Amino acid sequence: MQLDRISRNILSILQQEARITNQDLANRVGLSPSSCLNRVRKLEEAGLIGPYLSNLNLAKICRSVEVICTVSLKDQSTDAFRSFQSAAQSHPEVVECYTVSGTFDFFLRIVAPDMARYNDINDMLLDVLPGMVNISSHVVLTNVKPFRGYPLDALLEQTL
Amino acid sequence: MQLDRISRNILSILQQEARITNQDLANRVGLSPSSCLNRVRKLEEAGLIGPYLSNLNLAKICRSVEVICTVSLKDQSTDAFRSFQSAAQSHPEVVECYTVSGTFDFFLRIVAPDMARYNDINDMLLDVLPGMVNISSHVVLTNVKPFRGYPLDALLEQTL
DNA sequence: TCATGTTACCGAATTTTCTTCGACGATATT
DNA sequence: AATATCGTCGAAGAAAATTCGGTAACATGA
Repeated sequence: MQLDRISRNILSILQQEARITNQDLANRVGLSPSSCLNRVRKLEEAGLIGPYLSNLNLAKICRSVEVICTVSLKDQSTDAFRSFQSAAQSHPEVVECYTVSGTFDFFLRIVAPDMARYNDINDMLLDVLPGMVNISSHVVLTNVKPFRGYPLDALLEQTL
Repeated sequence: MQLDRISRNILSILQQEARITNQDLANRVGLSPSSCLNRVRKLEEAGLIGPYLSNLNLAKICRSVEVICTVSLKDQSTDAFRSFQSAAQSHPEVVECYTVSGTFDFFLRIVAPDMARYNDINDMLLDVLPGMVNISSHVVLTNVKPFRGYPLDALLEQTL
């Protein structure tokens, strides 16, 4: 699937305004509503876009603690990786998990109602591979730049 | 603003299915469409929810490199923090930035078209406070658990 | 060159959804 | 008991989404 300027524009707008109406979107990209809807459908079916999420302002909803963790495994076997990954995936408080190259194996982002509960989660992650996991916790103080989509302009500038 | 069960339910559904129609949402939470719309409006006006974003599948759209960085400032003055923050905010390739407690000062997530361009961004960030910034780069290998919203059930269980 | 197939577009018609509005009931207050 | 407040419902009008031909542009191959 190749992306022309219009489809890139659709992706770019939709990624930042997921609840825009099809008509408004069509106007913005210069298509009729029906054509625009066709494109959006195809982009969705091709898996280029979706799911659609809303940002919640957690601070206004409840008390919570957000922690970013670096994780190193002493045993870097495939099995160890798999075990740790499925533990991360199965715990809803772990809201994000990456495997990375370099001095760490994983980055996690964890959200818990309070420190006591965070500690429980931390212990649980340590127990997945007893004695073989090294976790450093970093409490989030401020969210300087919340995620608001990828810079498609910068990423696609070569292929313009 | 206090949240009853219905409003929590709305937040929870909307955060994972931002493009759901008001009618469907009303059915799911057991309200009439008009009442449901009222609530959504109030939640938006109160700033509890929004903006609405779409996940893009970057891998299918273009080649790109994703890097998570840990950053330490040698000079931990307020001015140094401010300088680094505004540098992070002004560069679109820096898609996320947190300040944290512990052995690091910042976590960044950076997306660039290739390593050469990533290197440029890295250099730029180092030049903000010459000789006073320590950056460790960790190339993302896999996204084990992409962010799909906060675990409201776990966060609000006390207040049920 | 011409025919054919493909693709994507538009615009009209239909269906669905949104939005507003007035009325009703529950609850709390005076 | 009377009043006020809040949130609900349901109906009606407005807006949006969706479907469905019809058409133009382009590529392919005879």
